[in-house]
Amino acid sequence: MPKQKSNGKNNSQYDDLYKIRHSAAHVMAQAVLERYPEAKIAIGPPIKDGFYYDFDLGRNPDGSPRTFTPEDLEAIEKRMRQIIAGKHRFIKRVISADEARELFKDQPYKLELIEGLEKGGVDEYGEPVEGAVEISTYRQDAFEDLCRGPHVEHTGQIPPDAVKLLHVAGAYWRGDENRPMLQRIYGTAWKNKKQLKAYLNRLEEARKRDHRRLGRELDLFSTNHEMVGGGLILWHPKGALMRHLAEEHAKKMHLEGGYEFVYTPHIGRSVLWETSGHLDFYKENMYSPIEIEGQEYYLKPMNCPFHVQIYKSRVRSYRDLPIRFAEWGTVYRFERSGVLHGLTRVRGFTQDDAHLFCAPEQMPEEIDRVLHFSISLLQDFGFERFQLYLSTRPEKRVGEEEKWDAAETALLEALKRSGHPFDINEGDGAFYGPKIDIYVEDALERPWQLSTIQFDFNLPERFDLTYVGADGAQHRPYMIHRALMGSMERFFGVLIEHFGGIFPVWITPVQVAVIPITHEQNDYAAGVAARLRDAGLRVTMDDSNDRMNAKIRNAQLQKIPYMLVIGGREVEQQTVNVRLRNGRRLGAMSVEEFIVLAREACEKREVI
RNA sequence: GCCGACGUAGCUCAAUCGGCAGAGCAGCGGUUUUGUAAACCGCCGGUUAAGGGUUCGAGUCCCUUCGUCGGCUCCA
Repeated sequence: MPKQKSNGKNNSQYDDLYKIRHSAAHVMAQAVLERYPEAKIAIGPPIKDGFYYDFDLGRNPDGSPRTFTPEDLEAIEKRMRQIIAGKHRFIKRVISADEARELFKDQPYKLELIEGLEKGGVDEYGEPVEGAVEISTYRQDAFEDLCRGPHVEHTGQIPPDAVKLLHVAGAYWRGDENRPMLQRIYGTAWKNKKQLKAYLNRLEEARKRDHRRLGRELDLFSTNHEMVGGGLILWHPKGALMRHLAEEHAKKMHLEGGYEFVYTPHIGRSVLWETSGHLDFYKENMYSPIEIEGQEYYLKPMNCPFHVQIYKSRVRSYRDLPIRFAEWGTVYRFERSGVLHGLTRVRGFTQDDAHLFCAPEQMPEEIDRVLHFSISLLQDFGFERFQLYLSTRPEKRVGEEEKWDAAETALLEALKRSGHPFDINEGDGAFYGPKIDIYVEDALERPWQLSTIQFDFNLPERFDLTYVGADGAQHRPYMIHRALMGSMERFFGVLIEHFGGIFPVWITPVQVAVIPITHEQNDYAAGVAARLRDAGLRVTMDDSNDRMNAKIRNAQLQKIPYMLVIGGREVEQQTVNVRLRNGRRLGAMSVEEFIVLAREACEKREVI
């Protein structure tokens, strides 16, 4: 995963919002110090949508860390508005390291930052900077903070009605879980009240689209921590149907793309995982072994060793290559309890996994193919914006330099040819090979990692994979590990949030609700439903005692794309009256006309 | 795992200072037959997450455990 630029200065380095947020953070720190004079202050950068500041409030008499209360937040926010109203100037001062140490002698975290600044090379947030580092402070009112700036001219330029403190969270100093946990206050700040309101609306919109909420409302999936366990997903019929439709499509694409499907077991002997290196490098993410007849078996966290064994089951010739083994492989990985989240972070999941084995000269084309395949598959599901990342060789790595050179070049060239924007994360590759990650941007412009395409120089060596070349000699194949949707669970979480439950017609679990107005029309309506089912549409027939209005409401809440209202007039004219879930009414048409309409929406993968 | 907030019916939420566990929706039974987002009546539904403690009395206060949520860390 690419490192999120935490200070939000990627594009608009020192724009107005940056200054407002950065200044708001200082004002908040002042307010906190006034309330808790003994508090130690850490860092307070602007971030995407706002800012935060980390504090160490010391300990309670009983030794537990002192924390902020909701009342604190209110009082701090109130005091911030007073400071803002004071129109205090932000005054910059460039000082020496010794002066800084004297100024912040009671602030141990600042002293540590000064230490780093003096050494140079990194800024106060620990990010690399070029050239010598100048130590500076900014003061507003009676509060002076170690800071490189920039800030607004005076506190009055922070719009008081566009600032809001959001919540408190624990955060480790310097992001290191072995160091003290600080109290972080998150806030948001904008140029004006309207922007703040729009942001809060966006949060509310995101809340409504939360896949955990929609999963329950649309009856797609559930979890049951008491009886089943955390991070383990129960797919309900409607969710399972959607997954089936998605898999059906993706599997067809894989077959057309030259992949061969394999099935492999969920457990394997310890020697397999010793050989693959998983027990050396991945053990903390694997579950305890199961003992069978004195042998230890491990639940698989990955499918690769099994695919490698299939490769090794016979002598491979260069004529066989490339070999592309694909499997919807269910894997289990231990995740710490605090990180589990709905469908997007789970302990058991099914990857659309595949492993490509090819000769060196075939490698560039394989990369091109898999990159195109991935983007085009994601486009089929309605994703339109992609951000690609190339992760290059890390310091600790296996494999020969020539292989890294060739693989990185192939990945880079393929990225350039793809026409999609990409960034390079130097040194962020796995120890066993470089990789491309594909992020999709959802309807709320949030990035989600789905695809990953990874070289593997490790397993071919460890398992001594070979093929016989045209020269009759043994050669080592290249191996590429790839998952396009990533995992079915995560993919569905993202899909649900992207569409907010308003799915494209082809994949939506119930496409049509047939709604007779009175019992008089039940027979005709049942006939219509049967004809639609014969035409391959997924239909529900609402012959309950509810009024038509209630039937429509229920269909709307289930986000069913088409509602066919049938009253006396429709029976008489042998038609259906079509209402779309967006409220549009298409009026009366024949059943045949409707079938053509709905089929077209499926073929074109329309949302309607 | 760590910090914080929280945990009451399937869902959303009430319950004054520690004093009879309640409502809407959903479900079930009936009545109603209605023209584009909620008809009406009735019934069912609870070990207040679990366990312990304080108290005449605990949903409410205290402790432990589990879980959820927001972050942090992690996501070879």
